[in-house]
Amino acid sequence: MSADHLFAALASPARRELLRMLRDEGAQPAGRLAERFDMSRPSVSEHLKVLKDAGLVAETRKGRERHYRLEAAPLLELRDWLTPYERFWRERLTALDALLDDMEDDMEDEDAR
Amino acid sequence: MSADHLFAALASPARRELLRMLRDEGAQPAGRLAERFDMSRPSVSEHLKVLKDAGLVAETRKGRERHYRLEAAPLLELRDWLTPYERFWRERLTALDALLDDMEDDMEDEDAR
DNA sequence: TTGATACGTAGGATAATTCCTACGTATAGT
DNA sequence: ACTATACGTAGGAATTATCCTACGTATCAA
Repeated sequence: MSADHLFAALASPARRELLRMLRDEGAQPAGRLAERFDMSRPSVSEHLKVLKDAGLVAETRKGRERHYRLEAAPLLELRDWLTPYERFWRERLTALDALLDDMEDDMEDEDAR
Repeated sequence: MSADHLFAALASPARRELLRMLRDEGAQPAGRLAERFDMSRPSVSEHLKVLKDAGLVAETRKGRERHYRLEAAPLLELRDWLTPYERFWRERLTALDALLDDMEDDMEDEDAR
């Protein structure tokens, strides 16, 4: 629910790499993720926990293994967060944008340059 | 260029709020941003520095004031990062998943519009 | 039952983040 | 020149993040 957890979870390169693995290679047990990581297995477990708390990952227990799978739904929130910024990079491409920026920045010394 | 700085910059709620202010209210001097923040002015300056290092904000000196403006270009990188995950929530839109989602997730206005 | 396997959790060292209060610097106004 | 304003930076306290090694627990295989 809280966007804070989501952004915080994505702030770590290690956790983004874990997400990428799950995305490209499908659901996997924790150990398999860890063995290709330059990091101890318990640390990977910690990262997976953070991802789980952010709702980005879900686990399914299969015997003594725990399969982790990507849960992309929270990323919709990220996409929604991004939306109101879209007009800024679209406007950037027009000459009109510069004019509008100047008008809202300051109405006074337009000729100073 | 480094996505790490970008994600790290966005991890802080205070910095996201600053971005929102610059987006909704246009470029402003640092002090005006700070005075509506429940945070000391120097701390806001620090946050602005982090945003600047991430390329999300640019400053223009006007006399003794420094106007900060939103620089949305780096957010394109975030959008690109998001792209390969899109198919995952698209797959979830099959009839069965949509039903399950509605039951477990929320009664929100996803479909209400 | 015994031993190995697949994990998570505890505890701790170190580093990074986040906030503050001083203080320094440059500009503006008088 | 002198004071006020708008900032950033220094330095430090408190918190949180990030990694590790040890250890505990559940499952599987014999």
